[in-house]
Amino acid sequence: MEIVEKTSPLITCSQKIRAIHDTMDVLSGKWKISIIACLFFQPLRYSELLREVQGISGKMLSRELKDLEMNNLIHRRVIDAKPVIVSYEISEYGKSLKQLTDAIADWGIKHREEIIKEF
Amino acid sequence: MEIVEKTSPLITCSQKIRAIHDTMDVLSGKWKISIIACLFFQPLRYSELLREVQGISGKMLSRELKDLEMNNLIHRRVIDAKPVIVSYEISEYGKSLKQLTDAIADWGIKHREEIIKEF
DNA sequence: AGTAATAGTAACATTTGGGTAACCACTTTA
DNA sequence: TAAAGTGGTTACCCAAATGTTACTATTACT
Repeated sequence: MEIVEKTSPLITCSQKIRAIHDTMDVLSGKWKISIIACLFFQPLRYSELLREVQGISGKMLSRELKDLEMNNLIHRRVIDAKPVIVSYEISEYGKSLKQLTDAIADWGIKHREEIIKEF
Repeated sequence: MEIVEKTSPLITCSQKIRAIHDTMDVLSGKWKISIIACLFFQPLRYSELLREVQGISGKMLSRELKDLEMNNLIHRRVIDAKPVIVSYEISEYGKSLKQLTDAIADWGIKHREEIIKEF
């Protein structure tokens, strides 16, 4: 028997699980969602991201940025100044992640309030 | 200079990143979000989850279920039949994750469509 | 009597994510 | 002239996450 959601649109449980895996494959790792969320505020340079996303190492930042760019979620803009400026910005496609990042952040905020309430 | 979101409610970039980390700490790992999403469809027994969440091992399932129960996101109900039936269901608090799981799944569905379109 | 299902647990192996530190080329500032 | 900032890359290593296999006790089915 297939387990189907009662609310529209109709989707089975396994379809939903597959969709979740699809998303989390693209956003895997400790940092990608934070980087995306950060770039929703404004475009940032490599060194600015390094400061803004507290705790991330240079290696991880450059790896995650490459990954996100490959998936067309962000855009790496090179500005020909001296020295060169590299600006990372959210792409049009990346903007489709707004709801997702907001939903995750909103829950985190409410969760922290719940935890504090308990003590 | 603090980077602040222009849309209300006002929140800084680092607050948002912290909130995302708070959420992902609770939902860490490869399987938790899928398990939660699955239990939104209906309560399921251990062995049913093992079948429904394709690919998960028994060890991981029992560990993730314990974790989710500790965080009060699901409830483990023991029904005194012979043999005993153990039913896992989403808790009231767990229901607050509905938007989040839907947002993740929705993006995964759209993303798959995008990828297919490209070829 | 033997097999299979339920609901797990324990021991061990393996993968891989992520951290650290060193290094590079180029440019500006002290 | 030397230090410091930008925008990275590379090699090395460890701990945590996950997988694999075997095993448990109980009950039901054939």
